Amino acid sequence: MSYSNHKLLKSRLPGGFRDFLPDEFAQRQWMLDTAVKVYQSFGFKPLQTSSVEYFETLAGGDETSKQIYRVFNQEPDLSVESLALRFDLTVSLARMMAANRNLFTLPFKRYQIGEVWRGERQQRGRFRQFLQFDADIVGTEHPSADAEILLLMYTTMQALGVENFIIKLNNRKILNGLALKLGMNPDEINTFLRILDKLEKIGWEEVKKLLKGDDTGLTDEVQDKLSLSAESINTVEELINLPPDNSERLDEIFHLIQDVEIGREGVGEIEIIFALLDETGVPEDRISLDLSLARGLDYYTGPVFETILTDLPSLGGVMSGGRYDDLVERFSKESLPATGVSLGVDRLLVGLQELGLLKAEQSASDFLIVGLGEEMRGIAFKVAHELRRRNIKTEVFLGDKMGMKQQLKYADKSGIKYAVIIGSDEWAKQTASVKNMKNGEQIEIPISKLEEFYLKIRD
RNA sequence: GUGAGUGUAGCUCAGUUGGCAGAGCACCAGGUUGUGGCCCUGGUGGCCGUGGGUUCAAGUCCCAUCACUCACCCCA
Repeated sequence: MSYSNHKLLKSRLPGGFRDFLPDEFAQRQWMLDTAVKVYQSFGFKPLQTSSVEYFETLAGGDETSKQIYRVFNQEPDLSVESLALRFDLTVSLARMMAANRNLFTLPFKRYQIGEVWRGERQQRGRFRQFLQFDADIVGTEHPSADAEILLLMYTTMQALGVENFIIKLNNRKILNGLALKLGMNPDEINTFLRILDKLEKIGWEEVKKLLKGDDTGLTDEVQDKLSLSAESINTVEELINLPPDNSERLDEIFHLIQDVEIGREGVGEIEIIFALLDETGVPEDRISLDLSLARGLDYYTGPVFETILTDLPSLGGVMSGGRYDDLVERFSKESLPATGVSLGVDRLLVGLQELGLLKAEQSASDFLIVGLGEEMRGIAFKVAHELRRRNIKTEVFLGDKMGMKQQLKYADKSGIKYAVIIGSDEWAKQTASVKNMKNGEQIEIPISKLEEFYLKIRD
């Protein structure tokens, strides 16, 4: 080794980026496998888009473009157009659909697994690189597509073994209708939505202050303030304090905003969604109409969804999405309505870990062929190769010393179930001493019977 | 970008009013030359995040800086 004099680098990783060691990776993989099965059962088709896009393709609203990671060459001057890493899978999907729309039968349903990047400060359950698992339906305005996405969300959470979750549902059209009714201009609407979204976190009294324009005593300079009339605030309050039952809520909302067309439309869509979900027997309390749900991404136009773990609400949404009917218009003159959802795999993984809902995934091998002594190394290779050809997970020891101690220790620490010990004695008899690493029991059997032995102990 | 907290062995962390750099776990060797875990004995491993200052003396006090973590914003 010629590295003895070099200065040691710290083995550090930038915040928000992570390594996955085998055990955790296996858990994450299990989540993906589980979700893939659900998505496929709905008929969603797999698809992948590029991780790198032109910056202008991704840059939409103010807030998101600040978080976009830029990609540079070694000589930035040479790259004429600026490139960036995608911050979600949805914008790329819209771009791709616009470019290839005649290749797809509409409505088109696709799923996609992919890493995305956002330049944010790391927090619990929040990373700078994380895995999203999306399902989207492109090419239909019908609320049945939104209902299907909600059903997919519910089914996925169930399949992942999550008991305590709520899917919040709202409709941007209802909120827009409300804003119109209250006489807000378009600039104020986004502020209104952001304030409303804080309801669960800071409570109605604080929200009221923000709507009124009072000082809140909240630490930061909270820039979101409106100056609504007392009457308007009363209307908002009525909409916030609705009965628990979804259909009663809808009725009340309808009464309050029936004179605004877009609001009526929004209520109608939610009615259709609930009617369809009702047919499936999804419990009513799982999918809850929540008018305070706004969601930030500026491309949502209709129904929006967010899944919360009720035992861990502070983690934020783990599977969220909504309808974005205008997004494809950024790339094409023809509009292409769409709706979809994104499973935050890494965030949900953190949540399930904290709640202790993940079982240890086993990736350990069945056999370690223990050849005793250097002269038995080749024998071990030979025996292992035969077993692997029969689909038995088999390892040989690859360390320096072929001693009993080293090899049993390796088997133990790696969780290997059986040590198949072959010393010169055994080899002469064409047998192996098979040791159960869990209870220490050991029996001697012919090498030719190893497969039979494996089949017997497999379950 | 804003606020708070934390940086000491590979990991988790102790370290008192400033006075020899510590523990547990992990790793290596031995107790056991054909038997892992448990136990016992010994060992490797550190510029105390970095730079400056105060002091006879700094892991400890002061200043700066960087990094990480949590929270805000926003979001999966």
